[in-house]
Amino acid sequence: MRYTQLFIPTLREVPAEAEAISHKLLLKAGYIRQLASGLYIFLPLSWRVLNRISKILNEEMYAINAQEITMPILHPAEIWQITGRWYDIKEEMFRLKDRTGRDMCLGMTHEEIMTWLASKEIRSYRELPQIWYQIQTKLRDEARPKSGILRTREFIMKDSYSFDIDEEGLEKSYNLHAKAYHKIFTRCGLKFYKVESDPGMMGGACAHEFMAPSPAGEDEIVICEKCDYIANIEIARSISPSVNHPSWELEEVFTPQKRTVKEVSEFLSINPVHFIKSLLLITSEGYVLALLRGDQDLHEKKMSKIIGQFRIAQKDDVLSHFNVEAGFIGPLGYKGKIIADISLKEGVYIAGANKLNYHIKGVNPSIHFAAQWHDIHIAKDGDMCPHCSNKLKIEKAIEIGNIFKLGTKYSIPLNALFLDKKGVERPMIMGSYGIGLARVAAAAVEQNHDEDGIIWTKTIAPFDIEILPLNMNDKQTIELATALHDNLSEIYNSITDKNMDVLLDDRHVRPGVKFKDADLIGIPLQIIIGERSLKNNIIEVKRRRTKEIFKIPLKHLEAEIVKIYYDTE
RNA sequence: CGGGGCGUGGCGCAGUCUGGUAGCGCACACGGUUCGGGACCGUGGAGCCGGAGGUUCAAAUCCUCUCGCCCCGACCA
Repeated sequence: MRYTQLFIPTLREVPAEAEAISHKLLLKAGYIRQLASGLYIFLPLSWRVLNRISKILNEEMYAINAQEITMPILHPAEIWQITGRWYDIKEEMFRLKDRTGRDMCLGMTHEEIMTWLASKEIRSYRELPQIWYQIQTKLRDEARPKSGILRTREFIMKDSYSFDIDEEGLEKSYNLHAKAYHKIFTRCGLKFYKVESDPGMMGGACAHEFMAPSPAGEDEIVICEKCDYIANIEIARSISPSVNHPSWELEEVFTPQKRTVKEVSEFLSINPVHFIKSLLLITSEGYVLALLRGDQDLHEKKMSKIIGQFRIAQKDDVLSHFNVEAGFIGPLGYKGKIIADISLKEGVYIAGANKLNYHIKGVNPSIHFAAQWHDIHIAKDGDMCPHCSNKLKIEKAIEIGNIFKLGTKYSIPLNALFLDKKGVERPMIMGSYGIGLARVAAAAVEQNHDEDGIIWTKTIAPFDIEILPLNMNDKQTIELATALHDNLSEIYNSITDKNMDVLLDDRHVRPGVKFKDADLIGIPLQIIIGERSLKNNIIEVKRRRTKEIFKIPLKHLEAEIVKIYYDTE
């Protein structure tokens, strides 16, 4: 393909709105353009990348006997009403009416529709298991689209759905997907982790996310440095580092106007780990006093799994419930429900005295109050692994894929039933599995770039090789470049399972421009044809990632280039 | 939804505080010189200053409303 026949609008200066590296580079290198907030146009280069990712997805889905289909994006409301998600999901769903006034929505995911299909068509255990998937557009009215194509309102997703006769079958389908996902992301050249995650509103018992570590990521994952414990911070458990406890006797301490743990700890010159942080929570059933160690923060998701929906009490709520100003409340003498973090079970602490301007020293949780013990804190750097007690670290990551065990959450309401061997009607056991294509591409850019631009992995690069004829007025240069382009394009590339995709930069521009643009758009191998080296009967081959340059004699050019291509990382 | 920032040729910005009728760099077009890391010289085209209303002899500039975009947070099936 010739550069002059492709639309590659590279920029010298990046539009001011771009912040994330992948956003900046994809704009600058002419891969994407923004239409509106969270809506992006994929230009020829990025579309080629997405197609290569699709090809990998198709191959790996095929390998686990998944069947590609495609479903409408426009859905009738009734199906979503049956499962209740029409009501549970709020502004995030795009809704509209058709000309007859019928309620419709745009698909943000396809559990309902896939299950509907299964319910209509599958009757017998003999027809199961099935895995159906599609690569198709999803629409979500995101509260805050951000970071270029990392979080958009419209995005292309590979979503698959498994239907099994029992839990064992689901386990099998789930593991098949986990393995396929490993292969897919490995082939795409990504660094990634598979982490335990929160099933959220998808429901179901078990879920994992595939996370590509990157500072641009929105998620945080907790990783054990020793064992294989890895989890999303949304559900991660951790052990707070233990401390030596002083042998304080129970004693009131005057702490005038010192309310927060930070203020009191500075005032008394005592480390926050020796404090009990008391938070009053309000649920539909009444008040709950949550207790954390002074160095911890409340994990609201963990808490709401224990007590359901709640909000943190305001100052006047605290005053009316405790008769003490906020900042001085504590568990001592408290008659209501107390939920305390497990790390408080041992030791002696300072807590609010339930008396204005006083705290109380020497509180021993096992003696002085009764609580339910739970892990309700947010894991943080330096905490210990819940499995092996070694150090945990926290990393930011991009969620590039997820897998959910759904069970019967959708099959029961939508009547996706089958007859088992004994003729008994049973609900199908389902799983659902997603991969965001643009996120894979963006994560690849986030993880593979340098100051000059993008560095694509061979498997998903828009082209395999770019030829840079430096002097477009030199006959020998042009002839050689053209011949190379044509010959290389005839050669089979086993990495992409098709012929080499070769980009020939045939623009009449100065060499510097070609070098800059080639580095920017990031094709793995550059072939530089300049008069200077032609005089010595050589050309240069440059690896984009390492910037190594190989000087190749004109004889057997194609074979040498192909060899370097295969040896390129 | 809460907090912050920004809207001026295609892109990056100055001008706004202190009103006087729009400028710089890049890009673009043409001519010439150049040609191994985003060339140089010359000429030229291109902006009703996000929109609406108001104040004023006069508004990019002041006031009110509104729309859009970005960032932080909440949310995220």
